[in-house]
Amino acid sequence: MRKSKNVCDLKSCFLCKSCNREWLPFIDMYKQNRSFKKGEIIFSEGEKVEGIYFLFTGKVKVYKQWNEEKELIIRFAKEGDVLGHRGFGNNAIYPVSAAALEETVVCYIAYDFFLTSLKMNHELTYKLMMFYSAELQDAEHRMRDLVHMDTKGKIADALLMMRTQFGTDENGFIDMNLSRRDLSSFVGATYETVFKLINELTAEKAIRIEGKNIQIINEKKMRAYIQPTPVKK
Amino acid sequence: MRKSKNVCDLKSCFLCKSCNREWLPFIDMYKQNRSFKKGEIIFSEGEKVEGIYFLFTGKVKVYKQWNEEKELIIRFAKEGDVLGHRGFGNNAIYPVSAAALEETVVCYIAYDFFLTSLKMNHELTYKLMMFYSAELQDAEHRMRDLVHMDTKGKIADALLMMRTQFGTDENGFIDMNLSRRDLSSFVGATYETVFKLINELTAEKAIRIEGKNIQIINEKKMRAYIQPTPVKK
DNA sequence: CGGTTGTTTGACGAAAATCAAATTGAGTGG
DNA sequence: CCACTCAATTTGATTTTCGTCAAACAACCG
Repeated sequence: MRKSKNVCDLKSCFLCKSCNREWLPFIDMYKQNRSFKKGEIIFSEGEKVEGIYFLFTGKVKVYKQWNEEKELIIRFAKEGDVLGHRGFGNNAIYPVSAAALEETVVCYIAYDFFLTSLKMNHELTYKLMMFYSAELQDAEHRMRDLVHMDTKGKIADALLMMRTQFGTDENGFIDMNLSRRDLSSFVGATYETVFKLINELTAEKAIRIEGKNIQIINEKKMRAYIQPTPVKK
Repeated sequence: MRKSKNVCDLKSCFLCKSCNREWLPFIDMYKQNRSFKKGEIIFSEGEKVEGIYFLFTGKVKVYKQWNEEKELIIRFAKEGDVLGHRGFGNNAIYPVSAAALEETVVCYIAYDFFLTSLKMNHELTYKLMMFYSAELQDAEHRMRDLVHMDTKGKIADALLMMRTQFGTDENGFIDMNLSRRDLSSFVGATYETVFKLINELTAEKAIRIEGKNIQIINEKKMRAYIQPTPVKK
C-alpha cells in the first residue's frame, strides 16, 4: 500500500490521479519534501500562502483558532490528501492552520509555480474545481450538523466519519490515535462534556474503548444518534 | 444600477465579469429566464441538478433541511449571485434547497451546457474554482463562528453580515426584509431565543427596530459580541 | 368574520459549560 | 531508577444558556 518513504511519488496523491502525462515530470522537477514532528505546525492561519502540500505520510489536523484555548478542527488529512489549497484566492492568506498529529512527510510545491501550472493544465484546474465543490458540500453539511445535532450526535458523527476516513486496524479499532482534546475540538464541545458522553456511549455498548483506541461496536445505535430528531406532533 | 427587467444581461452576473467575448453571445443563445414568487422553491435538496441559475432580480435563501420544522440557512443570494453551483460533482444532486424571499427572476442555464462550456472556457473554469475557494473559506469561517459564539454573538454576526451584503436604505435600515423565523434559521437558534436576544440588543441600544426593519446603531457594541471570548486567567 | 400564521412573553427543564479537584501518565533531569 | 513537573484524564458539583412548552395577542387573508 505505502510507497517508498523518501520520495514523493505524486501518483499516490489525490490530484495526480487526474494529472495528464505532461504534468507528472513537470512536478518532479519542482517537488520538495518536508517532514514534521508530532505536534509541529505546518502553516498557520493568517500567514501568507507560500505553497501547497501533498501529504505523503502521516496525519494532520486542519483547524481554526477561536481564542487562546479553543479551536475548531475543520478536517483531518491523511496520506494522499492535499493541504493548503484553502488559501487560494485574491489575498493568498491561509484561513486555517495545519498541525501534524504524528510524524508527517509532505511534498511541497511553491504557490506561484502551482498557480502557473493550473493556468496551463486545464484538466487539473477542472478537477480542482470539482474538488472544491465537493469540499464545500462537506463543509456545509457539517455546518448544519454542528448546529442542529446534540453533542452526543456530534460525537457519534465524528467517530463514524473518522472510521470512514481512516478505516480500522486488525482489532476493529478506528485507525487513528486522537487525543480526547482534539476529539472535542473536532466535535465542537468541551473536553469534559465529550468525556462524559463517551462514557455513556460505552455504557450503552455503542462503542468500546481500550486505552486511546475506540471501536464502534453497535453501528445502528451510532447511526440513530445522527438522525434528525423527528418532530413530535 | 439595475438593467432592463426582462432580459438577462449576463454582464451583470458574477461570473460574467470574467467571461471572455466568445462566451457572452454563446450564453445569449441558450439563456432562459424563469421567475418565482415569494416563498416559491427554486430547487430542492436531493433533486437531480438540472441547471445553474444566475440571479437577476430578487433575494433568495439557500438552506439545508434538518427535520420537518428546522433548517439552517447557508447563505443568502441577491441580484448578480449564482445559484445551484453547489450541486456540481460526480453525483449531480443538489445538496441544498433554494427559495425565493421575494419576487425573483433568474437566468437559467442547463447543467450539461454549462459543463461543456466550462470545458471550453478555461478562464471561466479558473474563476469558478477561485469562487469556490472563497465560498469554502466563508463556510468554514462561519462554521467556527456557529460553533463557538454564543447566540447573541451569532445574531450580531448575522446582522453585520446582512448589512454588508445588502447595504442600508436611506433611513439606515438593513436593506432586507427578513422574517424573524428566517433570521433564526440563519443564526441556528430557536425563534423564541432569537426574539428575546434581539430585545436585549435593542435595550442596550446596539440596534434599533421599526416594524420588520433593523438598524445597527452601535457598531462597536455589535462587534464586541462577535469577538472571541478572551480566556480568563 | 373565522382561521391560519407570525409575534410576544413567561415559566420551566434539559443540556452543556464552567469550576474545582483528584488521579494518572508521560517525559525529564538527576 | 527515582523523584519531579507538567499535561492529560477522570469525576462531581454548580451555574448558565438555551430550548421547550404554553398561552395570549396581533395581523393577514380568503
